Amino acid sequence: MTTMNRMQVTGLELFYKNGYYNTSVDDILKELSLSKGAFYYHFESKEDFFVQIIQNLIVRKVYSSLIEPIEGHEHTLDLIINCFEDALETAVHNEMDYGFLLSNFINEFNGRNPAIMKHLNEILRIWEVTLVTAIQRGKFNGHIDRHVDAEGVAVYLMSSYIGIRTLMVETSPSARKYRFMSQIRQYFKAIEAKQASF
Amino acid sequence: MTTMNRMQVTGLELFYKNGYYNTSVDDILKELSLSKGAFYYHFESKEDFFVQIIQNLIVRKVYSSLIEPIEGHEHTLDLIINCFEDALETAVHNEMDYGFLLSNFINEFNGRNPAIMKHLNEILRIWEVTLVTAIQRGKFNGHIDRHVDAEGVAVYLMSSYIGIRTLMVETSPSARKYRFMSQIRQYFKAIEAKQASF
DNA sequence: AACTAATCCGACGCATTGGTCGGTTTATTT
DNA sequence: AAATAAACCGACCAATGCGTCGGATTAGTT
Repeated sequence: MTTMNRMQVTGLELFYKNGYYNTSVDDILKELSLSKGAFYYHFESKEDFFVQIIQNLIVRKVYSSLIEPIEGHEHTLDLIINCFEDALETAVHNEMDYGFLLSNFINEFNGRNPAIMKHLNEILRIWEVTLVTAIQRGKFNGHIDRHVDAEGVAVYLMSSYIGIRTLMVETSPSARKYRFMSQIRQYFKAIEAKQASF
Repeated sequence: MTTMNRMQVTGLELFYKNGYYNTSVDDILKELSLSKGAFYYHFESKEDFFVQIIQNLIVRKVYSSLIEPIEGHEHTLDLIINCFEDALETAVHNEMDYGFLLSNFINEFNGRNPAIMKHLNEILRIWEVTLVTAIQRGKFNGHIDRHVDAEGVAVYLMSSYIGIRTLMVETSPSARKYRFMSQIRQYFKAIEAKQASF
């Protein structure tokens, strides 16, 4: 792994753990036993560094963990359930969860750094579009009630996911994950196609 | 209003806008045209200052906006809907929303300041207990299906609320609020008592 | 008026921040 | 082996962070 890569990986870890503004460049360099010179040889600034982390690490991980898993052609709601289940499971084990990471950074940069916010919002937008598309596909395939508002469901799913991750920090993450998944199944019952229920 | 109060109110505003670590004591003092001496006469430290803000401002506001509105004895789900509706409406108008504020600070202090986290988690806990109680009351009163898991519903409601607030920053808050409220009504359909539906 | 206590001022100390830069080491080419 | 470029070091800078402290102002008491 190149020095540049190591810096990004370690940088993301520390930014995730302590926040962007609360992590100094020196912190990252100390962790890697590198010097200021090495850092500013590879990156223009701390901000440039973070933007590259977004593009090289965060975007890709969001794709692999939240986008691609629901692009299949099976039963849409099952895809989403499994996707959330997997993502939350990594969260339970204290690993980095990129949906949460996203909302964390959005909170931190909101109103403070428009340039970075633009990147983060763009990722959120892609997530939203993917969900909307999946739900429309579900409606088309007859799995989801054709009266439901796809945009609304997407926003609702995203918000609940982001929220549960905040609630999973510190207080019984495993139990909360279980409860959350149960309730989201309840919700899905309300929006899936009523087939032969009367 | 006493100097101490003004400091807390302005402090909370700036902490809300820029985050705790990203707001210096000097920022607050500049806003109020006061000096370091005045600050450290009234407060021991920046952290002590924040703890007092939690106790004097945040706790009370959370009570009045998220706790008390759902302690009534009318139809539980209606109370919750109205409570969320009102809270999100203030959020749309860029006013301070104390549910969001809570999750914001939780994200910021998580893993960084256990002392403050304790206070914040305590408030969350009270919110959760209030919701659980309300839902159990709804089950008892026959408004909510008696098979539902009150804890689960509470966690789900909290998470979706916290999440939608994150999604409401920057991107069409009003539209997202509307969509969110619609979907939460859908969800409520899934958990309310089935009365004469067959 | 005289005294005391509460309130507030602002210069200062010390640590840390992001960032610069001249110079050294290491790798690659010729 | 010599020359060049890539990679890295670490002392340094200006700005800013929190917190201290001696003294000035103001309000309240007697």
